[in-house]
Amino acid sequence: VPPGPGRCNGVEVIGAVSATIEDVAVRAGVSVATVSRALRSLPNVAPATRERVLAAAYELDYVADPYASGLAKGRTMALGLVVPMLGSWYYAKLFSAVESVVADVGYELRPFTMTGPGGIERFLLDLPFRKRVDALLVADPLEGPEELERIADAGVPMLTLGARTPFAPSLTIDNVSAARSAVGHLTGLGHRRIAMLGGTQDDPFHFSAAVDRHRGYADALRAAGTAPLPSLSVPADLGLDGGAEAMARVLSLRHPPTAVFACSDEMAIGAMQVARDAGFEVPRQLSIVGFDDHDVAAHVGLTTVRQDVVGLGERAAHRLLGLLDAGERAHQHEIHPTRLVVRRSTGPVAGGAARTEPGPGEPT
Amino acid sequence: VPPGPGRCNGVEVIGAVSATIEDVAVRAGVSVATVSRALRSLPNVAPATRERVLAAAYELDYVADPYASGLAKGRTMALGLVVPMLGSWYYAKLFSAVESVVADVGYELRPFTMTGPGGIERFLLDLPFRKRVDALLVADPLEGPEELERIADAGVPMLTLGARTPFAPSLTIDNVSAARSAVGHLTGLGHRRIAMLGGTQDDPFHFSAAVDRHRGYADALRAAGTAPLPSLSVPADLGLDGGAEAMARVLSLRHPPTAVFACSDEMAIGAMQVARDAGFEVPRQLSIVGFDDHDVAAHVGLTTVRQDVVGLGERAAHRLLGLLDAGERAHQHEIHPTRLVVRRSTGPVAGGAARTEPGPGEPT
DNA sequence: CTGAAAGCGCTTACAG
DNA sequence: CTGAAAGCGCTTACAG
Repeated sequence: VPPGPGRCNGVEVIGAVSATIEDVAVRAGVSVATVSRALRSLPNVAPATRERVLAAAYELDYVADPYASGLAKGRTMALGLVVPMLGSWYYAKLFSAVESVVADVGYELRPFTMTGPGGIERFLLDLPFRKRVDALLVADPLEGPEELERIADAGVPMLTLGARTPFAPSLTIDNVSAARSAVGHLTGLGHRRIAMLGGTQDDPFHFSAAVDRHRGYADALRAAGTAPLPSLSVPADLGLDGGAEAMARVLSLRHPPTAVFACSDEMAIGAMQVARDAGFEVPRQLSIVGFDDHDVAAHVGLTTVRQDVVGLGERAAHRLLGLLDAGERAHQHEIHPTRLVVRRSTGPVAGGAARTEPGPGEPT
Repeated sequence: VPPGPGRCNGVEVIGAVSATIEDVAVRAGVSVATVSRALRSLPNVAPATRERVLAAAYELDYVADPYASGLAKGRTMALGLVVPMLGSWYYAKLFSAVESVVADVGYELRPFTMTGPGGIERFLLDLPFRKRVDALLVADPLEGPEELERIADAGVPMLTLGARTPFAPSLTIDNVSAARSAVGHLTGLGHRRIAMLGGTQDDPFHFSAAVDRHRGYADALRAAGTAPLPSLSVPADLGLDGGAEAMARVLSLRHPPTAVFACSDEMAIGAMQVARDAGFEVPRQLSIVGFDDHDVAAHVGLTTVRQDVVGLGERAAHRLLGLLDAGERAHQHEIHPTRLVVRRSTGPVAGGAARTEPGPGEPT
């Protein structure tokens, strides 16, 4: 057969079907069972044999078919991460933190977002993770007890991150006290008209962290002798544009706030832009507090609540892997600390007298 | 056997192993072959039979094991999206656009990022997509010809997005002319000291779009009678923090620029924050142009180059699916249009006389 | 330490 | 229109 017009780089003809375990076995002069053991570093393989197998596998550029091995093992060797979206800093960072841990032990991480076709309803209807992952990390998105129960009932081991539920073990931060400390910082600076940007009631994701943060927000206001006003609680999504929209809304009020507490740093950044474009000086006329401690927060001097996303993600990954081997008899609920980081985006209310001002790094 | 302490909601006992095609076949009183056909809407199934199979599958909550079916079909039913990171607006948006198209025809989309353990080197070494996807969409990240060639040589059908290469079909925008038009807008406003924020030389990702945009940037400067200065070209990553850092750097120069062209809107936002914190008024003292037309760009009045991410992603998805069935004999290279959107972040250079100012929506 | 063989849960010619 | 059977590429008792 004359060579076709395709490229041939001397190593392998393009289009050649890739090697199977059988090919490796033949080349190494052993059985496929031995190849399987050698390549996975299982015991009971003679060193010399292992060498030959590794060499053959290398020469053939062999990589095991994950579908075949998954089917045989009865494990997918994949974990799922359920998030509202991937585009926000928080979830993207979470994804890589979790992935870096699970990849080390041979697992891949598959994202399931609610931004796709059909959104959350479709997700709950299809439960698209079934038979695709060995365990599931559910981050924030679904809070109605029914939703989480439906997911849990699918029978896949799971851990929730950001929301505590009776249906699964969880890993959370104390959103109530984190928000209380952020807003307390503002009331301490004399602010009373404080808006909260970030979904509460109408949030399609029932983002429970937002509910808790709203409680902390309300607590802090009441502790300062003020009642929270519904008009100052603006639901919005957690990205830059969510913050921009929400800020535009509160600025259009007859009495705009003197300070805002945003549910994410990205929201805070978007909000800050809009506020400045509308002629507000930060922090002289408007104080802004964010949430997360995004990489950019330090650069722009944003006061914020720091949560250790990477630490949370890594911890979640380890616990998830733990669920695989051992399971849990009682659901464990872990709470991780946060702390307020005070920077330049907050200051005393204009014309008002500051009362107490917590220093930077105040633990919450 | 007495019931264990586990929950039992009347539908299915927790921990029960999930149904297989065999279970469905038994319950419907047909063979597994018939179940397979009925469930996939293949021809040659009697309507009544199909009904019974669907009912049985529904009652058993059956879902086919993708590993088993993938193995049998010789297709993974998955596509891969290779991106530098998922956290940026652009790539996240791209992911959902592509996903929404491929999900409709039963494909899942798997992300491969360079942010994980080992980064780009590991990716090129392992080629982790092998035997995991049927085709690959490579967005921007790898530009050295060797890198892309190595990926292409893995034998997986692929399409590149954002960079044209000899090794695969591609889908790009005209970055040179897009940048030329953005920077031309600035020179038209009288600016001559114009910085470019966004990787060129040292970029670990060899982000070729940045190289092209730099060419357009240099072209526009030269057309205005000015030479591009190395000190005003600052490599940086495309996120908020990349923009913030790069801006901090150019502002620390002895002669800061009067305008900046940022390689992404997120960079532009981060940069704008830093500039304002440093006391620069936008656009009176500093004009800023972004790239992408991020959702938030309109909110903050950012002048930018609009590229239709969703349209690009959907088009790429369709072409990728096309590669699966038909293949391509010659690599096709498509170029999609962009256009400059002028908003409030750009204005005449301070003390300088504007010469020509293109209107909003000027096609590039 | 090694191999033959069964089995994972599907799909797909092939025969009827 | 339907079913029996081979086969996809692995892993894992089991026997030696």
